[in-house]
Amino acid sequence: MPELPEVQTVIDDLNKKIKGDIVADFWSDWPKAIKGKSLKEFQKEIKNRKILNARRIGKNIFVDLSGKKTLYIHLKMTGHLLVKAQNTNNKAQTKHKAQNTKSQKYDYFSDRVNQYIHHIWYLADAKQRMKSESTKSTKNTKDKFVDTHNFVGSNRTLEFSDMRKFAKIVLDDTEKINNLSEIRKLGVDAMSPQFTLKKFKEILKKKENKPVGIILMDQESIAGIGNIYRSEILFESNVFPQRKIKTLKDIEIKKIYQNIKKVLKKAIKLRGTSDSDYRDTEGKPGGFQKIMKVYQQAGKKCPKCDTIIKRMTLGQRSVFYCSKCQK
DNA sequence: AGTTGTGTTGAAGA
DNA sequence: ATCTTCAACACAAC
Repeated sequence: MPELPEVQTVIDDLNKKIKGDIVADFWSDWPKAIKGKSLKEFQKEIKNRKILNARRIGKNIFVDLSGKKTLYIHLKMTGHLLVKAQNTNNKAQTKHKAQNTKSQKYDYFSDRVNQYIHHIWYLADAKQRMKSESTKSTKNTKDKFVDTHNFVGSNRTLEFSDMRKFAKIVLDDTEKINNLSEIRKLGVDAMSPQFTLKKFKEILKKKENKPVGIILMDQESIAGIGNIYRSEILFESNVFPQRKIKTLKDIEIKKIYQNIKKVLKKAIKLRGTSDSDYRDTEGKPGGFQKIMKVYQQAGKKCPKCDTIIKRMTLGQRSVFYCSKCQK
């Protein structure tokens, strides 16, 4: 499940790997994910745009493009982005390669979770593209027979694996993307400097009668925390998830605030959690699941006191806790 | 083999 | 308004 740390990892990877690239083409077998326009319109509008920068608010990804356009992506539950060198999108080819490299470097792209590719951006770095354009202009009879996905100069792909096909892709003017209702509604990003203890207290003041476990996940209050990290944050804070905001002592609020920052920071450092489907742009799992203390640990012993970790439903979602440590 | 749980978000229903 | 439920979808686990 991509939450803030997973999305941050993706953003960092994108800025490192595809910044400056030019979108040469786009392919999709699930155009339903593209909101607001047809596949054809989307393709036409994104072609030849340069990738300027990737940024995020909460779990929302924004890729700023030349010509004041922005590609807005939400990974939802099982979405993740892969950056591949050259044209390795052929599944059979990838599988074949994996079989022959058993003892060599492990090919993460061939993992099952990375096989649900529904959208592909064909990228060319600026230099490569200029070369291909000049060859094209002279004459290139080969071009006719070349599949549009294997156009001259393609040296990288950005591929979107999304098993459950919940993800969302929007392309529009940067201004319009920034003003989408779902973006404007977002609360302060949990890792931004603007999310201070003072700000946290202001947010809580408006939600006095709600359980703290709900507020942490509410994207319109604080953006970025999902089901994994809410459990971990509350465990670290020794606070029971159902506690109503108004019953929280000042010191508990402070503790929760500090643990939001601490847990997310640690998770970013470990490149996120790969409890199930999430992978980074290399197709590689993150590391936070190795140090998870309560999430998905029902039936196991609490790392602090050996009491059995329990699971309950809060806000239609599972939350995990230690009944002895969390009050 | 059919049912259930999974979690993000938006939309529909109350 | 504000709350709850469901739907989008695929798959693993029972």
